[in-house]
Amino acid sequence: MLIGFDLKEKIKDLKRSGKKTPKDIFDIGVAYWLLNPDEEEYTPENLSRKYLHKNFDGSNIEFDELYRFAEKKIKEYKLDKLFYEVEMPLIGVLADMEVLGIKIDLKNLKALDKDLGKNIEDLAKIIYQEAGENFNINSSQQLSRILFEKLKIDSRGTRKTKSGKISTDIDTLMDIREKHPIVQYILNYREFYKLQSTYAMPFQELIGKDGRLHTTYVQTGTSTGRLSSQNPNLQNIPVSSRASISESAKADKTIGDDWAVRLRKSFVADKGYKLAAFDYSQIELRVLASLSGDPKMIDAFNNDLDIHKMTAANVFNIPLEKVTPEERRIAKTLNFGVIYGMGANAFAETSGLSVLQARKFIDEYFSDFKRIKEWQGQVKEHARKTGYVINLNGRRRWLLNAVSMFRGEAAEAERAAINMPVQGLAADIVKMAMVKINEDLKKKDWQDKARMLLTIHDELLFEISEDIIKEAEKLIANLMETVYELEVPVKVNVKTGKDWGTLE
DNA sequence: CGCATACGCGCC
DNA sequence: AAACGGCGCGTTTGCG
Repeated sequence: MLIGFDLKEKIKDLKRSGKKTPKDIFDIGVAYWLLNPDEEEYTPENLSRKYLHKNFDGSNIEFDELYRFAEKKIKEYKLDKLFYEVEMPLIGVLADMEVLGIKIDLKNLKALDKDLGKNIEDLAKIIYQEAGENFNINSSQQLSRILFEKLKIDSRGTRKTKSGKISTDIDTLMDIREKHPIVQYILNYREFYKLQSTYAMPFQELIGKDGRLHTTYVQTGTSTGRLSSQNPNLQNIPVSSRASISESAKADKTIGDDWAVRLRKSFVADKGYKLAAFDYSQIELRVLASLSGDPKMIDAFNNDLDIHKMTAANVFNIPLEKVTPEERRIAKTLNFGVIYGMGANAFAETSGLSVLQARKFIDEYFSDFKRIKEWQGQVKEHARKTGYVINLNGRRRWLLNAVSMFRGEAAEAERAAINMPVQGLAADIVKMAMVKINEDLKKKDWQDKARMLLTIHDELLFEISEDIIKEAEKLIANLMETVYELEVPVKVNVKTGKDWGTLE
């Protein structure tokens, strides 16, 4: 048995040097993360100080003590199954994905970088002209001064930041878009600058000698059970952009392409392979329906209805056929908001309704889906009574603030409480699918023909050899749908293509 | 100069 | 004052 910290790194080394990897492993950091997923860092130093009440001396005796304490507690909290059957086997899967990486079309990425750079320069010139002076557009403080002090744009209804300056965030800029031509230029500038500085430029530096981009998954990176991705984060690649292609770029062959799609087109399949994205359909809402046992919600999923449309029909008391796109949009916001414990103010803000209307719709929602409200009430009560919440697999999060004397803190803990069992079970399902898929692909000797590349919370991205793609699609989608049984069907959508920007 | 913080924003 | 759960990251700004 291999026991220690950062076993993913050790296993990656073994894999890279072609050595066999041990079957039984115990990652001490991951174990402590299961015991409490909200620690700052899962290092021997921190854990020793907190759980053994001593300063870490680096001795084997102390490693052993940390291990034995964790092992005991994992049993005590009934986290064995999650730890030994999901998290530990997952380490090898993550190691494979990290070592393999995803192929990048560097030419495309460089061209995008260049086009973005040109647009940024052009926009900056226009913005300086409109402002009547040169300033740092990237500084929200300077921008706030230009917009609201120098140009005196009407700031009624805007929000202030902590430091007292009027906010220049996207919502504020959208609100004042009609009031001065400079605003639209700023919006476009922001979008282009983000794409270039966060994605197009740093990615070029991070591409390996193999022409592929290798992320690092942090298994102890979240409080809910999800994975996080860093250096680079491949879980927040833009999906679509708002800004249209500028005149200067229209001249070339990228016409019609969305800027974000152009970025995604830089992620490509190897020769002889295709990319395949497997996407869980509404996994969190299905989990919520299942956990709460809400009959209307369960019925909707059993009948494969459009869940947001169904919600709209209920909240607005109209037949399904009468639901307008606007009503569906509001219902969709409501569905997601409910998972997050959203209040009337936030709902009003994101949906464009008045706070009064927002309040009314939330009330209507909870009277239509009574079991959801009941379930949330039970979870909150559990958190207050015990100081923690668990999901169906025993995954645990401590929420001692649920009884905080500060209302804000207590409310925050309650929102985290109702979200964790949902987000956390969805995360477990994806992880279990990842482990099972890798096992089955190995059994079929398909590890080189169907390679798992990325996991993006409810989506798995594969690179699959063209000769087996149909078969592999069925196998993988089926495993994902059946790895964990809910009270409603679990559904997976599959899209394939030569690159990440054009999947069908 | 490095570091922490505020701000802003990309994703699910 | 904040008011929506979970992340990582780039830039600016102020501080030591």
